[in-house]
Amino acid sequence: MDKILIIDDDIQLTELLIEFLTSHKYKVIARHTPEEGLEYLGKKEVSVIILDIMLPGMDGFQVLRKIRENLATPVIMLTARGEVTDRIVGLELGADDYLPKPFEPRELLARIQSIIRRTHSSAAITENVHYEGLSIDKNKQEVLLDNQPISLSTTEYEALILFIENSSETLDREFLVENLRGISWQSYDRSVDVLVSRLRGKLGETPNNTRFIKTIHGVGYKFIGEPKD
Amino acid sequence: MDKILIIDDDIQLTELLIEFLTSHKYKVIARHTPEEGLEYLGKKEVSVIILDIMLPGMDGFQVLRKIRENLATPVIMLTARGEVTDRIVGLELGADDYLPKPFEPRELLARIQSIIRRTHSSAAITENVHYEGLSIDKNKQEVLLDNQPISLSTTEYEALILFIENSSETLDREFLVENLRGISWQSYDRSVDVLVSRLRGKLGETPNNTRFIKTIHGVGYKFIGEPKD
DNA sequence: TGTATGTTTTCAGCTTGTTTTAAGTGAACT
DNA sequence: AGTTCACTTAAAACAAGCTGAAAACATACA
Repeated sequence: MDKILIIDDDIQLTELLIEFLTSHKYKVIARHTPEEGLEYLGKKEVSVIILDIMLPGMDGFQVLRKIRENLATPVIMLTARGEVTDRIVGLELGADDYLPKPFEPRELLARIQSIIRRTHSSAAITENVHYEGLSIDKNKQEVLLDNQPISLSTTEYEALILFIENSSETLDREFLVENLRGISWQSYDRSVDVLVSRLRGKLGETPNNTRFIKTIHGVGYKFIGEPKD
Repeated sequence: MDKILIIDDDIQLTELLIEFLTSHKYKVIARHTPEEGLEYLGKKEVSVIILDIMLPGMDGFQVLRKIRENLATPVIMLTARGEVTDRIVGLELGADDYLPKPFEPRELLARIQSIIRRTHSSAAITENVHYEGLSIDKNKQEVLLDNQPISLSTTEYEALILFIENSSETLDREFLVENLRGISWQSYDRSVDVLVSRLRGKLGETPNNTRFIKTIHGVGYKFIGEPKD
């Protein structure tokens, strides 16, 4: 799970962002002064830094310089909108990305994802995947079942990827929910069952004929496809 | 990894661009005089050249002409704002794109990406294109739908080309916006939807009857025309 | 410079697709 | 055989996508 540090003195905004980003499977830490932010960075590592340009004491530009003295961590800067200086500011920052305020949280999320994708794209599977009877074109997000394309919703697709990335490990429902939805486990939430059921249906299997996803009673599920080379 | 050569005498600007572009996984080389730039090009190959129009000794146009004597490498020219004639002259001389100063780094990045995609993509269209029910005359910028000419705006036309160049790939909204408008979206932006909607309308299709552009829910769009030989 | 024309963006209501909830049925463990 | 856990289906709640209309913007022309 990726960790995001927000340095912004606007407490209301950071609260909002924490809630939003947390619900999208990120761990979020907030600091409200440059000093606290830099101190945190001295001790812990994060995946992305979100840095407001208007800060008490030290402006964002200086903070960025300080960060860059030690770290190559990607920085998304939050700038004021509509200022003449905007374009120049953008130039001078040398940040990895920046976003004019006010912005839609969605948009920030998109950029965070884009940056994270860029920085550790080597980590996840990038190539295509081939199993007996099942292949996935990661680029096109296309799944072929016995060479026929099948259409999965994004969550179904992600679930399948998750299964494959943890191939032949038993994944419990909590793991699945947290990795797919980012939300914490709700006691009577059986939506994972429904999801797996639907996915199974689309993969053309029934509880008897389980080519790919096996149920581990009392625990969760397990991907059991046969790799094809 | 793609290599970018910047020819610009503004050292501060080039520093910042190096930092910015490097953080986006490009290899960046800077030269501060036309002579040095040309010399480098004589020895090494790069993917994109970024060329300032205001240079000591020799102006950007001359440099461009010299480059074009030997190389077809894409060139993005940096011009002063509002110099319409510069743009025209530049494009006539074979610049592939131009960007008025001051610009947002993100904008430059988007154009670099767009150009690299174009040149890398083996599918880059130079000749005319024929699909079942759809053909495009690249020279005339004319689109024939079932042999009837239809009139598209430039953006619509470019969007269609972009779809075709990335045929059967799923393109997300960010990709489309960056490649069509050169800049990243300023706020959460549904204008792509409208564009696609209009384009679809002109191609005579509805979301249900999709001969050409298919919606991938939660992701983007995909061109699914049947090539005709 | 002002006006006309065409294009793109924003907005809002509506439609469609997806996920969750809930409830009944079936399977597995003891 | 009883109890717990899993599966499936239908309906409700939710999210994403579509499109018409108006506003904003750009461009060409008088």
